[in-house]
Amino acid sequence: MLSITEENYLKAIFKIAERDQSPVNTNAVAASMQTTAASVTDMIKRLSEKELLDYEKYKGVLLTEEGRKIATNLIRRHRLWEVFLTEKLGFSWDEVHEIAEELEHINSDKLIDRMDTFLGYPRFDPHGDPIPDADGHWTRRPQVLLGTLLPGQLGVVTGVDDHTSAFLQYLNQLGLGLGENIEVINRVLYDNSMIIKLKDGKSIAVSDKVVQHLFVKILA
Amino acid sequence: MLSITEENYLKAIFKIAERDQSPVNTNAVAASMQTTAASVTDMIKRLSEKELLDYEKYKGVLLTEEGRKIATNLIRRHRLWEVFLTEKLGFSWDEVHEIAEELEHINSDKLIDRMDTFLGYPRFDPHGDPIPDADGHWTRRPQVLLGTLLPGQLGVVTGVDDHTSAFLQYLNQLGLGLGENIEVINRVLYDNSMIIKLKDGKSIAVSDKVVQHLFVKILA
DNA sequence: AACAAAATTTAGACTAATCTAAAAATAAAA
DNA sequence: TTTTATTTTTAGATTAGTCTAAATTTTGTT
Repeated sequence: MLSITEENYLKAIFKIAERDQSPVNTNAVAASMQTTAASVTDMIKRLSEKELLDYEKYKGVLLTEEGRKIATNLIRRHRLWEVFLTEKLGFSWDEVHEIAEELEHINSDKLIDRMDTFLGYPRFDPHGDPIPDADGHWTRRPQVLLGTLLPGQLGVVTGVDDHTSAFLQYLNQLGLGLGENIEVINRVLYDNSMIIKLKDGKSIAVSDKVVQHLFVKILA
Repeated sequence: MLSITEENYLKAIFKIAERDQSPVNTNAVAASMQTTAASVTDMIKRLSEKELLDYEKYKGVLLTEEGRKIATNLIRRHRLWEVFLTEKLGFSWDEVHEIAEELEHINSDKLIDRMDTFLGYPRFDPHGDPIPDADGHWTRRPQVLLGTLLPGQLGVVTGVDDHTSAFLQYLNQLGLGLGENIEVINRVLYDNSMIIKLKDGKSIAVSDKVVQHLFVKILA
C-alpha cells in the first residue's frame, strides 16, 4: 500500500520520463513536486526499496515495470474522474484538475472499472489527453500543434499542451474548445500570431503562445 | 484545513455523542478509532486548539458548533457517495462503506452539491440512514426495531442498526432489503426468533440478533 | 587536466500522528 | 472513608515526510 505522496512521486516521474529524457534527474522531480532535491533523494530511496524505481546514486531514476503500472493506473483514474466531473456533474474543463488530483488516490480498481463502464469507456479526457484502458494500453492519434499549420489548412482542436486554468479559460473566451473546427487564414509575421476562422465564420487572432499550446488534427 | 485523521476523529465523536451520552469520553473514542487512549488525548488537544471541540481534562469532549458542522458535512459526503455507488455504479449496499470512507475526504463543497443534484437530492442512503442537506438539516422519520413488532403487524424495512457487510450480506440472502414489506407471524419463545412473511408469500425465520438490528416502519 | 559550476546526497532537525509504559485523577466498592 | 479498579493524561520514543545547510560527485569550461 502506497501513501498519497509516494503515488504522486511515481506519477511525476512517469510524466517527466515521458516528456524529457530518461533517466529522470532529481532536480526535475523536485521542480515538478515543488519540493527540495534532498526530499526527492529520500523518497527515491524509499521507492527503490519497494522496487518501483531503478536507482543508481547520482544517475537519476527509471520506473520499474511495477512502478510504471502504478503510474499508468493513476493517470487512468485521474482522467476518468475528469470525464465524470465534466460529463455528469457539469464542471468545465478548467475546474476539474484539482478535484481529480484528490480523487485519483481513491484506491479501488473495481470503482474505477465501473466508472469506466458508466462513462462508456471514454478514450480521451476533457483536455484531449488519452485515457489508458484497464490493461494500461494507450490510444494514439495524430495531432500537431496549431502553430505548425499553414494558411488554408483545416483542422479540429484535439488537445492542449498547457493545462493551467488560465489557459483553458482563455480558450473558452476565444471559443476554442475541443472538437472546434478551424481554418488557418494566415500567419502574422510581426508577432507570430495566427488568424484563424471558426466554424461560425468569425475570424480571430490567436497569439504565438496559444498556437504553441493547442493541438489540432489536420483535416485538409 | 484538516487532515483526514482529524476529520475521522470529529466524525467518530459526533457519532458517539449521537448514540451515547455527551460529553464523550476518551476510551469510547479510542475504541471507535481503533487506537489508544493516549493517542486520543493528543488529538483531542489538537482539535480543541482549533476550536472544534470543547475539552476539559478528565471530563470528556463536546463538539463545538463548527466541529458539529464539519462532522455533519462528512456524513453528508459519505452517504451521498454511497448513493452514487449503488444507484449509478451498481455496487450493492454491503460494498460501499469502505470506498465512501475514502471518498468523504475529497474536499470540495461544489463537488458534493453537484453530486446531490445529480442524484436527485436523496434524503436517505442505501442503508436507510438520513443524508443531511447542504444546510446540515436532517430528515427524520418514524421507525422501530423489527423486534418490537407484535404478531399480525405489517411493516416495511427502512434501515439497519449494524452496518457490517456480514450482516448486510445475510439480509440479502434472507431477501430483506430496504423497502421490503413484511408481516409478523409470531415470536418463537424458545430462542426469541421471529417468523415473518415476505411479500412473495414465503415465511422465514429470523434470529433475535437480526430483529434487534433491523429497522422497520409500522404500516398497520 | 584543473577548476568552477551545477547537481546530488548526507547530516541533522522539525512536525504530525502514533505507540508503550508510567503517573495521576476519578469512580466504584468494601 | 479508605482501598481498589478504571479512566485519563503525561513522558518519551518512533515513523513518514519534510526542511536547511554542508559535503560530495558529476559535468562543463577553459
